[in-house]
Amino acid sequence: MNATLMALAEPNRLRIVELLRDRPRPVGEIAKRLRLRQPQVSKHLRVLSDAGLVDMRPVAQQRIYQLRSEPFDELDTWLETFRRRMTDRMDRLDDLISKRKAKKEREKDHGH
Amino acid sequence: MNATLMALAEPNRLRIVELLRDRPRPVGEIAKRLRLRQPQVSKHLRVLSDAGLVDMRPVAQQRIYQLRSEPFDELDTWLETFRRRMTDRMDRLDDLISKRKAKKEREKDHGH
DNA sequence: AAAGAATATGCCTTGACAGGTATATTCCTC
DNA sequence: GAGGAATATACCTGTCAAGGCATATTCTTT
Repeated sequence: MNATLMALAEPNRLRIVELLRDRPRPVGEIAKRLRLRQPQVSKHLRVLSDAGLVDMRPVAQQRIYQLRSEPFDELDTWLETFRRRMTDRMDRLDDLISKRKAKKEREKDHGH
Repeated sequence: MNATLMALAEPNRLRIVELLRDRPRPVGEIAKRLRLRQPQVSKHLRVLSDAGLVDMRPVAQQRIYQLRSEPFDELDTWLETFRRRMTDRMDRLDDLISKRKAKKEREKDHGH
């Protein structure tokens, strides 16, 4: 999870991923489209690959990279764990504050 | 989007977010639970706040932090744009390769 | 086999950022 | 109003990662 996020957090890497979302592409094309130098693209793809975000298939001298779905599925699952709790978040905060105030009131009353 | 990912990519920040998923908490409690020093927690919360991931409400000297739902919703929406394309990704790659091979065959045949 | 295309990798430099520590700030309690 | 609790910020330091550039590697073509 953390690995996925770290890989996606780099701006150029995110651009690469979004480019690959449309279709698999060879390194050179990515570099050209994003106006990045080829070595940097290769390095970014390495990081993405290590994180399991992309796959590669050689075709002649070209290396065609494509997205893998698993990490995105995991990200999705992770996000789920937030969706539920999110709804009553504010209610709880109000609740928490009310309780603290009440506690203080009690203490105050007790003290006097 | 990128801001959200960058904020979440830092391991300790991710831990903080996951801790806040359960309920809003004051800084000190976060520090204690995660065994982090208070200043670092404040800094991380600053980053999370700048990225719009958390909200804050002062209660006496305490600052209670809570998650905001918007960034997570956006992340979710962003993920959607992947889900669809993901299915026929591999088909397309095969397709692409087949085409290239076919093209080469044609060229070869043409040359000879 | 020589030349060229496509890509990966190594080395270097620089900037950003996380942690550590001290200190400032704000509010509460007595 | 003095002391203490909770938090934010400033400053310093070390580390790591991204970009730049040169080069190695692999495959194709002629």
